[in-house]
Amino acid sequence: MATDNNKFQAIISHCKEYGFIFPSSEIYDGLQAVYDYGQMGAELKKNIKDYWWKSMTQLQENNIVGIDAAIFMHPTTWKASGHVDNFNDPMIDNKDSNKRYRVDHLIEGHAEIMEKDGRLDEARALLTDMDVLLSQDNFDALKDLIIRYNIKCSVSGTANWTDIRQFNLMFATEFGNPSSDGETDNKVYLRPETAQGIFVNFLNVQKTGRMKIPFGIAQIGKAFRNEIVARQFIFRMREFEQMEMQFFIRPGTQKEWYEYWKAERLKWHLSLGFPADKYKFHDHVKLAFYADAACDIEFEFPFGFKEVEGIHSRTDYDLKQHQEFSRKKQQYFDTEINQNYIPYVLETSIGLDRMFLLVMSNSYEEQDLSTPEKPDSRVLLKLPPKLAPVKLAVFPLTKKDGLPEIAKAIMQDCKTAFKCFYEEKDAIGKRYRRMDAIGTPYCITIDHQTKEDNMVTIRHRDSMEQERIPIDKIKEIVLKGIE
RNA sequence: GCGGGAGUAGCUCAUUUGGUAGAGCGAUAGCCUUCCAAGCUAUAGGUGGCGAGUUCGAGCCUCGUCUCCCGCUCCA
Repeated sequence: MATDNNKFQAIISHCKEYGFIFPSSEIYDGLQAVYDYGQMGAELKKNIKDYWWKSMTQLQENNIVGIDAAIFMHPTTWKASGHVDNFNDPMIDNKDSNKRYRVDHLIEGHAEIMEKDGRLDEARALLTDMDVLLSQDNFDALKDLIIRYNIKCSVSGTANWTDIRQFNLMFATEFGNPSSDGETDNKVYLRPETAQGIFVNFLNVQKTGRMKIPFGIAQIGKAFRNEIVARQFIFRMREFEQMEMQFFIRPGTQKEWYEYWKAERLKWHLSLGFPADKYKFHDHVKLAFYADAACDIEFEFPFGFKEVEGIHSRTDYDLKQHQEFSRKKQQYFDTEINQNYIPYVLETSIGLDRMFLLVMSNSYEEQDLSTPEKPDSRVLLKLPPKLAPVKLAVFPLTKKDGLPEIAKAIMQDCKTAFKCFYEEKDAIGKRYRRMDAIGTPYCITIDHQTKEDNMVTIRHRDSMEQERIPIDKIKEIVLKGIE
């Protein structure tokens, strides 16, 4: 595995130094695994969002529309989705090995061993007891159960256990005014995924948009998970942003759509110009309860191949659950086959912050430009031009002789079309290097000759090549370059 | 949550055994007017992550705490 810790450190420093990413509330020492996007980072992130949004909802061959659902959702949503049950795992630590187990996994593992020894009745009794106690959240009794059956840690071989603790991966908060008797249910969760906002709006969108299956609903938004450990810079944060699309299809067609979206999504990544050998699919062997096929698109980050996007065949699990819990039919009448059914769902879900880190990892480069005469180097962010925070920098060669006036006129003309940056201080080479560090694809320089021939120098970021072009061609050339 | 490493200016780092902090780069203003960084002058910027303790005296020793990186773990 090609890990490059130095490069990762350099990227983190670069993000801070050039205003891409800051630790959250840094003057108070920061908050673990929470980050703010700075003036450059916010632009880059927005450009990633826009590119995804546009390619999913506008340039698609398929019929996909976007929504923006609230972060707060009715608490029953999370019972229906399975998050209340499955994101609430009681855990226990072994004090000798410091290994942590999910209580149910630990006990089930022990039951399996007992079954292999032929003690079927005992194993069954253990599992029955466990289920009862789990449903009661009776942690003391569960620990007694572990002690009574003398369940040991496979690493240390001891039964020296901590108390059982609940790790809830969903953040909860108070909703509205607490009622007078205090304890009643005014608890709501911050959504741990954006998908449910789409599922509960399935019929709203289908009916008001007169959508015909197959069709998709896309959404970009924040989600929150109280991870036990969150680390690796912005790779795993407690507050993060997802770009998701749920594609509603006829039951039985999920295999072909699964393959379709795998290919389609990889194509999207490669369309940004990133090397194919940095990507791979990782098929899930052990599937989640809602899925009948699932894979990750993994990218080779400086710390190894890691998931950036997931593609899941979610079957009709979610809509069926919502139909059951809400007692409202979540069905679609398919006029082509004259049948009523709950649609199957194909999900593509990409982490926006991970995509941001992917873009940074792939773009950050330290170049040695030394010649025999003098040592030289530059830090380059070779961002895909369409994602760059600043598209064009406008430099008067000097700040006298009427050059700034010409430069400012060019700024006025170009800034309506794309993000521009003006700078008249320091040597021209230094200004170029500063633009390299934030990934600006084009710089133009106005010199004395410009006053005579209306030509400027355009300088290309990656090649560092320069050419003379007429002023009235600037906008056209840059627009073409950032398509 | 366990173990290891780290935290000194915006960034990278230095400060011999404890005696109230320096450099390079960067930034700002000006000079120079130059088509690929590091020319000249001046200026700003640190209660040494935060809090306590030991000491006549703590960036340095002790404890606590916060944050970051690595390994384990976790991540339907």
